Amino acid sequence: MPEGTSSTGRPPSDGSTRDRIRDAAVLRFARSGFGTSVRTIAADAGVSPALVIHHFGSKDALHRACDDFVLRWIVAAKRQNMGRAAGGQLLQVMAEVDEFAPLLGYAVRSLQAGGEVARAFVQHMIEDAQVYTREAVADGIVKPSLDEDARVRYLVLSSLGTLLLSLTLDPPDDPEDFGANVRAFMTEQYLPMIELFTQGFLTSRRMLDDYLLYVGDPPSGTGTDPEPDPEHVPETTSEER
Amino acid sequence: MPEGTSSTGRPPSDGSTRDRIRDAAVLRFARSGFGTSVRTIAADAGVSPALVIHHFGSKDALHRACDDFVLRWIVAAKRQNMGRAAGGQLLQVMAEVDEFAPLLGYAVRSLQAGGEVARAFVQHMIEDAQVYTREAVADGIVKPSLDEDARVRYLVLSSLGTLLLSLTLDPPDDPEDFGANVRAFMTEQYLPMIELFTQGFLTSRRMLDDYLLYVGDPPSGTGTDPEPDPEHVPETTSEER
DNA sequence: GGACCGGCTGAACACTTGTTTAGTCTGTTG
DNA sequence: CAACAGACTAAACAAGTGTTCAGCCGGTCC
Repeated sequence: MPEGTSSTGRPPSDGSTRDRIRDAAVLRFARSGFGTSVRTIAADAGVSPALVIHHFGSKDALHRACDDFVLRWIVAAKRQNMGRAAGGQLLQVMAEVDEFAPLLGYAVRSLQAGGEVARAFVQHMIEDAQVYTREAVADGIVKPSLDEDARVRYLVLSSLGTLLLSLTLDPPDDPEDFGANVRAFMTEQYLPMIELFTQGFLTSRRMLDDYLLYVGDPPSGTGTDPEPDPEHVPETTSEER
Repeated sequence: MPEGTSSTGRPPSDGSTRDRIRDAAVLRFARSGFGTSVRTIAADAGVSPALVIHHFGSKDALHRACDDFVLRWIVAAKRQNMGRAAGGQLLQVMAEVDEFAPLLGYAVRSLQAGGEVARAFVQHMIEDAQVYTREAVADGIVKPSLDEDARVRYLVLSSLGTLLLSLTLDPPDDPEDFGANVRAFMTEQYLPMIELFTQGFLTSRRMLDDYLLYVGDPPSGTGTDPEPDPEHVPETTSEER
């Protein structure tokens, strides 16, 4: 490895004071949210509040600089962990690496606040899930969908949203330890999730077909058996492909 | 109807200034979040900031009073709309009634901020979904689950979380109009959701059974066929019960 | 009538926020 | 060496926050 940094994809920081401030800000924002005062960040960086403004112009500009940095970090991290991530598990994999804690903390805070980083983050997760799903459908592991893009988007929004909500509903003792928190979340929600993914929820195609009829789409989908059949289709059959 | 209020279950307000302040606070909190200043609320209520503190003691106490009020409102509204809500659709039903807008706005803000109201709100939605799911399973509309409680909790967290995240990712033009926002959300996410509910996502029981084995639970569940069978169970069969 | 009391207010207080200003130090450049 | 430039700071500023204080006003009680 040429740089001191390992395989986390973290953009390099020369030792410059400016970078030290930015790093401290990213850490603080991740830890305490974007409401953190300039004075706190300055203290973290061992520097006067005035210098923060001197280097970045304003707090908003500092925020933007942090966003930029984290964004670059995200794309690099994704590239680095392309092969390693066992398909759609991008988040779980990253949660296990301590070096990613600030990145994920910052991402979570952004997801709660909205904004560009949030959108970019879910976009990356969507793209990741897209290639995984495509492969899995081709391999016969995952059923095809009537609208692959919509499904992937829904699945990402759903898993991230569930995690986020469950984090704010009962905040963990140590919000820093992202790995532990994701693990705790999974032990709680994995069974119902995987069960839903395995057997679905409804016994008949009724609601789906009704909706397809309602939106004017002929219910001869790509995903499942072609004929809706009146009244109570026996089961979610699926000879895929 | 004995009171002036219709069937929204909203707790009555005598015309007292104290109640007027509380009402204004609930509205403003719902509209602009809990960061809203005492001065703004006072202005909304047509009153001096000092009077707000005079009546409630502090801003935090005012916040608590609003929480109490909204909480009482929620349980009353649920009671009122018991029969009307077509099963697990509690949120959609309420979103269509304008009078509930402040309640739902306040609930959303609380879900983003955490706290008691948030927990109580999802708890009520869980209980509502529980009775619906029980009936639906009995009627053969919904498949049984290995852990009904966990499933219901997951489903509620998932739908609320998805809605919340999608609201913060691209904030609607008019955050006030809860009905329109929920409708927009549904037209985007209903198809993938109902498809997942109908046919599931995975083609085999593999992952589910592996997990059941991993946690030491014998995979002879209530939900599906009793025998795991080595290698590739053909399909998500389900003669329930 | 006079005293009291609670609703109510304008003004101020104490504090925190982001930002500015004036100025010091350090190193580089002519 | 003088001069300039940029990193850096202490102190102050302006605005916003929640809260307090002294006092006014209108009604009720002795």
